[in-house]
Amino acid sequence: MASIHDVAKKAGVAKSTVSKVLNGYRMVSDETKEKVEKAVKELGYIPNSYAVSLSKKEFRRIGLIVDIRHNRQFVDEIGMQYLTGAFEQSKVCQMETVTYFTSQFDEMPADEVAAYLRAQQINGLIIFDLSIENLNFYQIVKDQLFYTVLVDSPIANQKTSSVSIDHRKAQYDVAKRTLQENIYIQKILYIAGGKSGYITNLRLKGINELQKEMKFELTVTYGDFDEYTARSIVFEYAEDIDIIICASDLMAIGAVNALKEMDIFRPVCGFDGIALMGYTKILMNTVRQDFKGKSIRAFDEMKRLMEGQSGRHVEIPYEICKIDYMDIIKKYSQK
Amino acid sequence: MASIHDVAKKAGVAKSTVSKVLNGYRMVSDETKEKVEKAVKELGYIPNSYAVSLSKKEFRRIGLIVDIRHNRQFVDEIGMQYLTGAFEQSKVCQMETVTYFTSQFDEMPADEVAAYLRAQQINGLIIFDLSIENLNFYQIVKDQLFYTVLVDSPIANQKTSSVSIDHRKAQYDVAKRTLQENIYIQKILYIAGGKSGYITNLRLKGINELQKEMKFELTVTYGDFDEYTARSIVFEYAEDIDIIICASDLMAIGAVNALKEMDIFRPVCGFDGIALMGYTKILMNTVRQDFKGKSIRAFDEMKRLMEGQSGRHVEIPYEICKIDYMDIIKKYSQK
DNA sequence: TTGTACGCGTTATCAA
DNA sequence: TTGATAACGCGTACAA
Repeated sequence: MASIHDVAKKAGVAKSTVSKVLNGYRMVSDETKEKVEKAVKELGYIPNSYAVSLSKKEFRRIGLIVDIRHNRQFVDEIGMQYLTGAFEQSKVCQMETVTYFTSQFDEMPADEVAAYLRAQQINGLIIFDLSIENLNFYQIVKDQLFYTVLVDSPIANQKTSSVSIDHRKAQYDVAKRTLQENIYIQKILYIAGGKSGYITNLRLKGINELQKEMKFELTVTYGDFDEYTARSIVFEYAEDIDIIICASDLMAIGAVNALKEMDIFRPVCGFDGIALMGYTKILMNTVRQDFKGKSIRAFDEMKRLMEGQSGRHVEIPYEICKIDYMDIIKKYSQK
Repeated sequence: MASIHDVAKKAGVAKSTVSKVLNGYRMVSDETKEKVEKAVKELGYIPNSYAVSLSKKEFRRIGLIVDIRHNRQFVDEIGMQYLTGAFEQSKVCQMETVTYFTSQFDEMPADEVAAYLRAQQINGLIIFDLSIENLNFYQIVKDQLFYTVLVDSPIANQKTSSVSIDHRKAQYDVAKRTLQENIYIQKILYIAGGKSGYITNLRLKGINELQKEMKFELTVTYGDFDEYTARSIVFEYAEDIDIIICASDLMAIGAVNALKEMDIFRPVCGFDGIALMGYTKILMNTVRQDFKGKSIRAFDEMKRLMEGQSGRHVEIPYEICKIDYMDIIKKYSQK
């Protein structure tokens, strides 16, 4: 590998001059600038990123924290969208990215986790779907030990931003739309996510709001974002209710499959807009989220925080729609 | 962050002594050793990995090369298995991991790609599903510019290992099993993957072998690993054939959905063993691959290469099975 | 406008 | 057995 020393020798200047040219200082004559640039090109010189960081004492390394427990159950699509968005955007933002799974830190107290990450030169964290059970990361966010962007957790402080759709309103919207498509609805079964999760509570608020407005009879259960659990709930409750609102597509899929087996029909709606929904061949309302877009946006926020600006809540748009099998496979086929 | 300097001061010794203790030199008295270890603990000192690498001129950084074009079409499950396996094992092997998508390098010649990766301190590459079109990476492998482990591409040399199942035999096995379950089979439709892909050709060999042995009439088409394309092929050919062998589960799913719409039945089998197959509610034979296991194994091979051993072909086992919806959702529900 | 010299945190060499 | 000192590759005051 060519070093800055080699470039300097080849161009017949001092190392520092090369450095100045590369970092865009303007007090450099056009002549030396050309010489240096020529040498750089001929040697195929690229600065050693470790040496740069060490010298500047500045690290732009982002830890991607992914909670695999929430990403289990076949929602690999969501995880993959998050990751591809993150990897691509990290290049754009000139940041390095290291991926961690929360399970790795399960038994560690917050300060130990922080020390571990610091040793890896991490100075920024992007946390996807922070669960309330992850006390250590919650503490890290609270203590502002790193610049942090939370995806889908409504926390913000000086060094922390959040990126999310309006879960409350989205749940309200998709449920309302589904109710309006089906008249004579009196009894509603709501299958929420995990007990006492940030998102779960927000979505629950949306449903409660709608209930106040439209005065239906509401039964709330917790499906833990799990297809099998949702399925069991449907077997238990479906006979006595008119419609099923699910807090995730996966649970909606479990629900419609249970209904099929019971050989009864109930309108169902979901949340997330994943492709798997198309494979049920049943058109259900859902909330389409741009997961990749959230990830990209998270990096923009990180950049902002690192520039010294204060954290904030960032809301991104969503869309109520139905997922159709043919649309899905055509879309993937095109590119 | 505490540095080695701080530790030395606290322990009342020289920096170099601290370094020796930390790196397990034995010419250190137990007394100083204890002093140093105490200081390390009290300060929560962890070495700066950048400085270590810079000083040692030794980098253990692995580039994960993922071809997103092959990972399109809803096989996020496979990509996620690859990545989770890689991230977890990289921790175990004490290696750092950076993920790249081939699309990023599409227009770059091999030497430029190599220079880019070198500048990022990358000295090992794990490439998933290297496509024949990726000429630059193919060149890199051939020129042995990095230690490389190829997952599912049958290339090996001094600095290159491959990790893969026996695609030829697996295709032979799954097709044979399916034929045996259905008597009176004369005409077979084989939907292969992408034209002139490594894997495609190997699997094709398996089918040709079986054809020689069992003397059926064989029609070979190319579905490009695409669900929609496979669907179209089935519409065109299905009436005139007895059975459909697909080189991927995704194409098999496209095939059975097309058959449903045509309202005819033909036995179908797939390849990969992805969960999505369960959602068709049709039991088909397929080849279950342990994608995560392949990824983990790839890291072990990388370690071997870095220790100076020569590259080789590593074969990992597979299993012929059927994917059942209830098994899938129960499995994800348990943990 | 250019070059010298030092510091970043660590390892390695060699003299003490 | 220990400690001073020179690298590693780069950025940056400060002097020329």
